[in-house]
Amino acid sequence: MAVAQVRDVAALAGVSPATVSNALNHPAKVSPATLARIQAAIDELGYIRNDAARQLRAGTNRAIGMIVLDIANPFFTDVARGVEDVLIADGRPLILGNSAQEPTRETSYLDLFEQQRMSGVLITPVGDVMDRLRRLRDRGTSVVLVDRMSRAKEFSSVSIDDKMGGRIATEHLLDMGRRRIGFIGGPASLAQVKTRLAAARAAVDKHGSGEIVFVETETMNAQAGRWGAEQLLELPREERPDAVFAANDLVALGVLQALTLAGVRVPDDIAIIGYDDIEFAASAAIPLSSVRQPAQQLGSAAATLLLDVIADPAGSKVKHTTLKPELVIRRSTAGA
Amino acid sequence: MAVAQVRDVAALAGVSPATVSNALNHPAKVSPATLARIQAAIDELGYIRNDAARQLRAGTNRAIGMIVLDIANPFFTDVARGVEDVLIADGRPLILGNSAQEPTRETSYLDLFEQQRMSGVLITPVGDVMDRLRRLRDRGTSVVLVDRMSRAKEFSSVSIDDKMGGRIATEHLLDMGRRRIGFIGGPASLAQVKTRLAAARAAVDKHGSGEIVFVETETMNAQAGRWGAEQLLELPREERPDAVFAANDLVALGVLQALTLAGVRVPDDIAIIGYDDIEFAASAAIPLSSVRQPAQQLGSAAATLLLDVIADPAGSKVKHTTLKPELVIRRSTAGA
DNA sequence: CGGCGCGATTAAATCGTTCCAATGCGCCTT
DNA sequence: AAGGCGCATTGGAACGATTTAATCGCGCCG
Repeated sequence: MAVAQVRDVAALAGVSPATVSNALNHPAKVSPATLARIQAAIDELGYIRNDAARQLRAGTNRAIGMIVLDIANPFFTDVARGVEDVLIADGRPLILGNSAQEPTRETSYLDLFEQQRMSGVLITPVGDVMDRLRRLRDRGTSVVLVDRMSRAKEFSSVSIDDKMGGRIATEHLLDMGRRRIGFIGGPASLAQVKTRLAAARAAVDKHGSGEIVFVETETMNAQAGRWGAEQLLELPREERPDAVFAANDLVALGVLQALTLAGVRVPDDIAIIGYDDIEFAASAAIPLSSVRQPAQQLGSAAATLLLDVIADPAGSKVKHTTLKPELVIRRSTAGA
Repeated sequence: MAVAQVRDVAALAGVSPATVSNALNHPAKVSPATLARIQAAIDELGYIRNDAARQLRAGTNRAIGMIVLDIANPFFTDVARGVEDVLIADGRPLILGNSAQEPTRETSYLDLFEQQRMSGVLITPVGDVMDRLRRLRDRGTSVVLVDRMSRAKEFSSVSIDDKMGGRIATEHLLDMGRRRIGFIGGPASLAQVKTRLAAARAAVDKHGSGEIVFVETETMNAQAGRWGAEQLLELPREERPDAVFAANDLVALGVLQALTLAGVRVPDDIAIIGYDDIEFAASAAIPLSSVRQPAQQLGSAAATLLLDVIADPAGSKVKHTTLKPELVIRRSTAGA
C-alpha cells in the first residue's frame, strides 16, 4: 500500500468507501459521529484524495486556467493577482500559463487545459485561437477573454477601453505641442497594439496637424523599446519625432534608457508616454507619464464574470465589461 | 456522445482502442499505415484525450508545480521563466502558484499538487512546510527547493549565496564610508532575510566599526519599503542611518521614493543598496546599486536538477547548487 | 402490533484510458 | 512441411474515486 486510499480509510473507520466519499463531498449526508471517525482515520493515514480518479468519475475539474501574454510584465501579474483573489475566495485553484506572446506556447497551454477538462479559461489571446476557444466551449469549458473583445462577440469579455487610452495619450502629447509622434510597439497583429495605434492616428487626424510614425516591434519589453528608439534616432534629423507613445511601460522604459544613453533630452527633445502605469513607471529616472489601467480590477472582474458563466453556461447572453483608463501625467511629458 | 473518446476514434479507424492508445503513447509500436489512419480519425473527430483517465490508469502526471514567494516581484518571474524554458523543452507543463508570502496559500497549493500527484514540485518555502514536503516525496513527487537550502539537507536545492550577497553589499557600504546601516526587510523568519541580515552584521563586526539597524517589515514590496524608510526618518537625528541595505529591490525602490519625498538626498545623506538587480533597478530615478542574482539561471538550474531527480528519485544523493551573486554599483551608493 | 417512512449506510456499476498477456499472421529456418 | 519467431494488433482487467439505487435500523403512527 504505497499511499492510503479511500478503502483504507473506510476500513480503519469501520465504514464503507461510499461513506468516506460522502463525508468528503457531501458532509451533510453523514452523521456527525461517523464524520468524526472518518476524519480521524484520514488524519491518521494522511490520506490525500487522488484527483485524477475523482475527476474522471465526477466529470468535472474545478480548476481555472489562465493564459497571460507576458509574465514578466507587471501589468499582467497585477491582473493575475486580481484573478487569484476572487478564485481563492471561491476555493478554486488557478493554473497560470505564460504564452510569452508566442502562439506555439499559447496553443500548448490550450491543449493542456483541454485535456484537463478545466471548468474555465481566462485568456488574453496572441494567435488566432478563436476556433480552439469555440471547441473548448463546446466541450463544456467556459471562456472569458481578458483585455480583448472578440470581434464576433461570441465570448464574454472584460477589457479596458484601448481606443480611449490611445486617444487621451495622443491628445495629451498634442496638447503639449508635440507634432511628430513615434508609436512603438508590436506585433501589429496584437489587438491592443492595433487599437491604440488606430486611436492615436484618429486623434492626430481630428487635431488636424501632426503625424504618427509607427515602429513595429516583435515583442513588448524594454529591449524592444531600446531597439525602437534606435530606429527613430536613425531617421534624418527632420523626420525625427518630438514625442514617443510606447504601447506599454516596459517599452517606454526601454525607450527612455536608449534616448538618455544617446544624449537625447527627455522630455525637452523627445517626450515619452507609456501605457499601463505599472508601479515602476513612477520611480523611473524620469518619472513616466502613462495611461493607467486598473489591472487588478480587470482581473477580479474577469474572474467574477467567468464564475458567473460557469454557474450558468447556457444562461442569458454574452457580456462585455469595459473599464476606463486614466491619464497620468509625470515628468516625461512635462511642458517645455 | 458529447465528446469523442478513444473508442470512437478506434471505430472510425477500424482498429481497437488499445491500438489508438499505442498510437498516441508508443507510436513505434504501431505500423505507419495504421498510424496514419488513426491520425486522420483523430483529426476528423477532434479527439482530445481525457487527461484524468490517462493519469488515473498511467499513475503519473507529467506536470510540474512551482510555488513562488511573490509573483509581483520581477525576480521571481525571471526565475519562473528560467524554469519554463527548461520544462517546455522537456514537454512538461508548468503549473505556477503564488504564495504571496502567505503560509495559508502555500499550503493550499501544496494540497493541490498532492492531490494531482504531480511528478515534481519546485518551491521557495514561506511557512514551515518540511513535513508536507517529506510526505510529498514519500508519495513519489520529487521536490527541489529554490533559493533556499534545507537545514537538514534532505532535499536537493538550488540557491544563490545569500551570505556572500549580504557581505558584499555591506562591505561596499562600509567602503563608501557609511557606518550606520539600516537593514529593511522581513519577515525575519524568511531564510533569505535571516541570512542576508546575519551576513551584514558579520561584515560590520569584522570591519570593527559600524552598526546595523534592523527594521522588520511584513512583506517585501515597495509599500513595505516606504514604511521602513518612514521608520528610519522618525529616529532621532543622531540615530539616523547614513545608508540603507534593502532586502530586495522592490523594498529599495520604496525606500528611495519615501526618502526623496521627505527631502533626503540620495546618496549624499543616505545611500541605498538593493538586492536582486531586477531590470527596473537600473532605470530608477536614482539608479540603484544592487546585488545581482542570476534569476533565470537559478530557475533553469532548478528545473534541470528537478528533472534529474524525477528521472532517478532514489538515485545518488541530495545535491545543492549554489550560484554566486555579484555587486552592481550605480548612483544610489556613489561616493560623496 | 404491524407497517411506513426517514435518515444513514452500503454494494456495485461506472468514468475513459492504459497496460498486460495473448492472439493472429506471415516468413524464415531446419 | 512443421515449428518457431517477431511484429502488429487486440480483449479485457485495472486504475481509485463517485454515484445510484438498494438496504438497513429504528421510531412513530394508526
